[in-house]
Amino acid sequence: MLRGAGLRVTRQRQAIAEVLLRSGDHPDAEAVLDRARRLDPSVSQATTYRTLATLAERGYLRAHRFNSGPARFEAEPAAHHDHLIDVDTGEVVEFLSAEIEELQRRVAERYGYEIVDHHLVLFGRRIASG
Amino acid sequence: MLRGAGLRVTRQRQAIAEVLLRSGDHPDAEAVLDRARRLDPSVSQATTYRTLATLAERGYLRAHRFNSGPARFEAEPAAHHDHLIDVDTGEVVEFLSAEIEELQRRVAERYGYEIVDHHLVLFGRRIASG
DNA sequence: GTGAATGCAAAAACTTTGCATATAC
DNA sequence: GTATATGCAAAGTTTTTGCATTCAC
Repeated sequence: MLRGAGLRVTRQRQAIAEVLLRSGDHPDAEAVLDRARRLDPSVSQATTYRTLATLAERGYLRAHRFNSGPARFEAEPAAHHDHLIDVDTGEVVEFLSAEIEELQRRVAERYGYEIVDHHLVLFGRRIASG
Repeated sequence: MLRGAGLRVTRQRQAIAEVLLRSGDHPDAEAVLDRARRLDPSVSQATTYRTLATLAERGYLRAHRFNSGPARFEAEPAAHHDHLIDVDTGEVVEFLSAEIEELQRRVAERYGYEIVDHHLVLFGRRIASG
């Protein structure tokens, strides 16, 4: 991932990349820093922000701004997906709808655009079942 | 709008509301403040942020975090719409797709959720047309 | 060896808050 | 008259940056 991004492989970046690749959730910069420090205590806040910014720029990471508060990150998944957020618990559900993706393409096309990227976030509340 | 939100109608809030209702674009808090001050120079930054937050909370305003940088606001439109952003110019195109809306509902339902809100932003590049 | 990366601490960018005063109702 | 809103300035939160030092290549 670091080599792919054309970056020098430092201990600190390895720790940060490791955290991102292993995290099943969507940590913010502070959480990434905390976790990275467990792997390498020398990681600093500055390096964390710099590495997150660079990897996001190079397309190896996705930055989300779900709500107010700090940006949250995840390694760019092999398969693209969008997010559904439980407004009561904050839980994040990942989903993919090929139909929505296709419709997005068509909408953009109608306006003379090709899609470079997109963010789709649904905010939902659990339906009382039964 | 202010009365609807159950707020006292002050000169400052009138200026801010006026700005939002008149703006065709998506100004950030600083731009709202600048514009509101042209209508009433006594408007302060604190009141701007407070009013934006309250109106957004009460559903009269929409706050967007398209990219990094400050949140951007628009009066809640009569008809809901989503946004397509030209990555080269920053231009914001508003669109609505009933099909996408419907599919979102279905996706959420599949996971046991009902949609409370959603954010869909497409980032696109103009297609060189013949 | 050299350019890139680092930590530190300061600064910048954005937003919220405490408090005394003013104002809508 | 009273609860709400205001401006101001300070503080809070999140992110970026300058610079001397260290390190990957």
